[in-house]
Amino acid sequence: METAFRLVDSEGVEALSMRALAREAGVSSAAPFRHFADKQLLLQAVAEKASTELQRKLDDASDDRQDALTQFRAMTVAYVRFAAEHPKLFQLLQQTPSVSGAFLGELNDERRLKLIALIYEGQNAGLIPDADPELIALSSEALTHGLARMIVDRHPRVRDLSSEDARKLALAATQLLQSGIGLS
Amino acid sequence: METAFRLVDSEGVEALSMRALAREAGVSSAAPFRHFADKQLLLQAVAEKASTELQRKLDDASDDRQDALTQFRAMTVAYVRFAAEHPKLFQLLQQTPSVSGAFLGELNDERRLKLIALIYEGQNAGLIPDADPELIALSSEALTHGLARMIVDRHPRVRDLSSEDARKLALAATQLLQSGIGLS
DNA sequence: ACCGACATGTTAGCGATGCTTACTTACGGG
DNA sequence: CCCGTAAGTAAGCATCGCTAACATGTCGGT
Repeated sequence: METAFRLVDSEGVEALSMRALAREAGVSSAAPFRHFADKQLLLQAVAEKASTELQRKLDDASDDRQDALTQFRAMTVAYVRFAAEHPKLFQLLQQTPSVSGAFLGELNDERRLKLIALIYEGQNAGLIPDADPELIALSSEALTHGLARMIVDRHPRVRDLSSEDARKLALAATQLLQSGIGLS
Repeated sequence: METAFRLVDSEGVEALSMRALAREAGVSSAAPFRHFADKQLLLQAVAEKASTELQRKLDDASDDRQDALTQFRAMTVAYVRFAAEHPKLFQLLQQTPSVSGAFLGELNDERRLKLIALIYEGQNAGLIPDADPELIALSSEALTHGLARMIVDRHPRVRDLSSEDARKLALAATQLLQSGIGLS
């Protein structure tokens, strides 16, 4: 299992075969099936581990002593950084429906609700235009997710970003969304 | 080849085997290798076809009689709609490095340059804050790409979108980016 | 009309893969 | 002590990507 996690992280999902995994772990080809009925279940387990790791980083970023906006920015940065540092795991995480569903659905609800609450607050204070708060939340998620995907998809302009560059970029982009690019 | 395109579009990349493809086309298992030396080359060809199709839709969206901003919005919408209508092809397109590199690199340069020119224009007119135009362009690409990926990754809040819903969402999100969500 | 080049297809087979079955262990609690 | 369970093994199945050797049809040139 740990072998699988390591292999996926370094080589990528498609490079992982049950037999190669068994060889790497020094056991016979059939041994892994004692622990996972299926290759899909193995990958799901790996994805779940990656998911909890990402979740932990997001929790670390969300420091309750900071104001909500700062927290949100920190979470955005953490999300993009994780993608930059563990692209293979991030990719697996997204393409594992059960995990990505649970992760983006349940777990992220918390984050989204916090964000929406913040948006309401901002609107009442007149700081935010009266657009649909759901839409605003979705858009900032899309921006964050898009940045992360552009990095793991090795989009020409953002490939091979250092973790520090990823931090800066995520920060700049979220600030930009908040201020708006201002086209009429 | 057309069989391959059809199968990938409907079933997805991982569901395609050379042998199944040959069966579907009514020929022997080895026949496809007369046309493509490699499975990867086959997928690359399919990805290229998908890429030109997307490119064509983007060109259609970019009507020179409209102003640049309208064109940019239309292209964003077309991009997201393509992802919503052909998620499997979109996915293949992204994960085929040569194609995605060429597509996002060379071909998209045109689009990006147009956008950057527009941003300069807006900044000179005082409509756009004096942020780095490259950053602004990158952010809007990220927003668009993120929206598209959230749809093909079946993110809970945007899954199974009709093409019309995708249009509305893309439009709303880009307008939002332009006006800014306005958080201090 | 013939012949050779070429595109296209065929059959058979290699090694690797995911996965199953039937069989050994090894160990820990009753 | 012994027996059930967890873990591993060996062997084999179907399928996969891919290769090699051979067949066939359709050309254009002579």
